[in-house]
Amino acid sequence: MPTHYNGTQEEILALDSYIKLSRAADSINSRLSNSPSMQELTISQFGVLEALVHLGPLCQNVLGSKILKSNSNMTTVIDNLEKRGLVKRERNSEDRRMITIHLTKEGKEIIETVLPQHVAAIKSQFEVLTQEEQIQLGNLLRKLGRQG
Amino acid sequence: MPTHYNGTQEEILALDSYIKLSRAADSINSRLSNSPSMQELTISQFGVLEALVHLGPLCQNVLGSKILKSNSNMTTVIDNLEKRGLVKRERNSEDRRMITIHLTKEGKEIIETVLPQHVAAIKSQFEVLTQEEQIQLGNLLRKLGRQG
DNA sequence: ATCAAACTATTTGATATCGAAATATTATCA
DNA sequence: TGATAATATTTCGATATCAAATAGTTTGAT
Repeated sequence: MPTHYNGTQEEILALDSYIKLSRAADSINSRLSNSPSMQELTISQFGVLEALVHLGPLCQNVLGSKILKSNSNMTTVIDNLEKRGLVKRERNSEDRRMITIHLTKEGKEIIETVLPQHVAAIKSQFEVLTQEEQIQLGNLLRKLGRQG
Repeated sequence: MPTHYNGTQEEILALDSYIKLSRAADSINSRLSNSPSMQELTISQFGVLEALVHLGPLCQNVLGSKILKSNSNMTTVIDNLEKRGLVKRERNSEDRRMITIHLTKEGKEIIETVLPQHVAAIKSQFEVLTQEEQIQLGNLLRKLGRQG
């Protein structure tokens, strides 16, 4: 994150935007994951539970793509959720390469408690912006994310 | 990252903004760190070299704050840079709690090669936005990062 | 029908990062 | 001076990533 670069005006503007983007994302994520409402869930664990409660039982590689995390990490994420009794693995009997992940009753309860709090936390983070501004921001960010 | 939440309009807008923010930051960072110009440097290693070349020799905890990473990680980051011969540690003789990190000749050469390429990569990422839009984006992000 | 090669899903291994606790050194002040 | 506080760095344990290895399934030539 170059903070002392002598360059053209275009370069400096882009650098500045990049630094602000990184800082904003980092600080929002850190505020969210340190929030007590997260119940000791990591962002990945949260994402898995959230996907399961809305989409039903899923196999690992689908879960991986839903939460935008690497598939090789799903093994650990699910290991840890399983240790806490929040999900259950079941080897698919038709295609034995797949393992289907199911929410347990405890997992369902946790995510149904945590999710609304998490959403409220996000909403409160974004309340420094008006709705207009949030829409504006979303449009700018979409361009950057697409392929920029 | 809740993608299927039924909530109020305000909640959905905030969620949507949050998802776009995360995606934009992730995809830009991943494009930058996979770029061949990075010469096998991690983002942290790059940040350390960049701070050293612009600010001169620094001790670990200052470096940590400059690159916005946890201080406990600096030990490893500097270990690895030292293994590659890009920096050198020197225990401060006046206050022996401190270790001052110096760029070596090789380190200086590498960062002076990589930095302009990195800046160019960032500039090109942001070229999907006009300068006006980048300024607008910067202003919105600053509000979010500040304390949101 | 069969079985090797290609394909897909998951796990393992190496490394990076983080937070909290441990260690090393120095500063303070009773 | 010596006990205690303060600061700098390292270590430890956990989680995340990527690439390579492993396990299981499908395909297609024979």
